[in-house]
Amino acid sequence: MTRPAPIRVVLADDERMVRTALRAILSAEPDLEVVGEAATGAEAVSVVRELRPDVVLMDVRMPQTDGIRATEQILGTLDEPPRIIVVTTFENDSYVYDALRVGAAGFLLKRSDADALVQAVRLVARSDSLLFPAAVRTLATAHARAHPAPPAWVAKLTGREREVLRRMADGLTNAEIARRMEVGPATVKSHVAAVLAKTGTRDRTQAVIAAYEAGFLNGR
Amino acid sequence: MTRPAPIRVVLADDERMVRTALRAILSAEPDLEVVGEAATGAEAVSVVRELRPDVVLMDVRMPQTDGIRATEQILGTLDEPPRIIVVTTFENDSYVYDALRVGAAGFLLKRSDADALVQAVRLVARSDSLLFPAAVRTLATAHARAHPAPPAWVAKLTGREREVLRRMADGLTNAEIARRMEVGPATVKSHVAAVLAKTGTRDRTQAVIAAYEAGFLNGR
DNA sequence: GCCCTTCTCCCCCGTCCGGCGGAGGCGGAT
DNA sequence: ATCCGCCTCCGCCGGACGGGGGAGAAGGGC
Repeated sequence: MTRPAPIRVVLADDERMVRTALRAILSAEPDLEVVGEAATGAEAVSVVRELRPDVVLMDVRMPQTDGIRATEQILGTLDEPPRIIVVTTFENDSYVYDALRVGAAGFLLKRSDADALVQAVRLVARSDSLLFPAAVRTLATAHARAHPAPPAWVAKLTGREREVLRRMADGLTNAEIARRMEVGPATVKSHVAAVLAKTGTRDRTQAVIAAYEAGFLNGR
Repeated sequence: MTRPAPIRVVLADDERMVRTALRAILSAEPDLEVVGEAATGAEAVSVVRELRPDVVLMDVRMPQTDGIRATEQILGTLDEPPRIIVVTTFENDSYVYDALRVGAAGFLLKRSDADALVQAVRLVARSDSLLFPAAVRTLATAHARAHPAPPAWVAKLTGREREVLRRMADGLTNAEIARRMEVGPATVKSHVAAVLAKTGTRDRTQAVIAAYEAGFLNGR
């Protein structure tokens, strides 16, 4: 058995405790070597640029530049970028989707046991075909398209206007909306007019399109 | 160092060659044990039921019951189901989404090297928090919702009608559509009427809604 | 108290839309 | 050769829609 070169790892986390813990776990493995640490996203970028590790364990929540943006910069500017594992606390963290989208090789929960961490590092160092193949990345991009930050106009709609827009998106006419909301047709027209103005659309069809594009209907 | 119980693996693939190759790779590892094989999805279900392995390597394309349905049945009927790694040839195989949705612990490309395979088996045997957390599963479910089998009416639309519907979904008026398609406004009206009839909607707004709901616009 | 927002409702008017029926040409299928 | 589906257009009609006004009542914040 020859002794292959160890997998070189950089840790990026703003909490020293976490870095220490990760280092302790990884250093116990002879085939893993922690070659550097960073406490901010920006620092992570420069450290990675300098040390050229094989794997980066990147916390998502960091001061200044967050882990996602750091990941994006690393993957976007280096010729042979390292595999980046994004570390989160909650698995349905919205950052997860961003991580996938920008090309993270995988992600890891902070509550994962030492074994999973070690296995994960070894795995991503050797292959990217298991964790997040292109198909999943596509999925994340689609998710981002489907769930963009709601446009400014959403916040500007009053409760009544939202309700009217929702019913417009159900395909109802003004008269039907009026009946279901138990108000006069003229009232509905007012609300519709307000919706059109605030959404910057000229007719109900465009308003409904805007509602769909903005993910306004998510939840029904 | 104690010797922990080996990870018990079942292989499900309709090609004997593949099973043999996988067995050869996994058997070389002292901590992995291939305890059974199956050549069809249905066989996989019964073998797994009997042998209760820790991990299943499941091919997606198999005669009779495919890997997805087998995965579904295994995960749905056993109390402590094994981790299932779905094996595909192409990473943007549409099966990938189905695999995620039904709860596969991960998936693997057939072209993966032996090392990645071994690491993957070890990893999923110990944890499910890295590969496909609940968030990704949610994503896959959303994908399934967003890409349902297109309703019957889609197939019934003529080319021209599709084009008109697409432009309706861009928020254009009949006159605008006519200009962009370089036909008369009356022609557009005919197409619109045909679209409304075939989609079973009464106005353009409802037609656009139907287009969105049917995922008719995926691709733009 | 005053202002602002929201919700309610009214008027008129011009436009757009969808339903109806009809028609001609063109190409593929039988 | 005949038929059928598709694409192209025409006119007419009624209703829905959206823009332009205005106005009163209720509630909260300053």
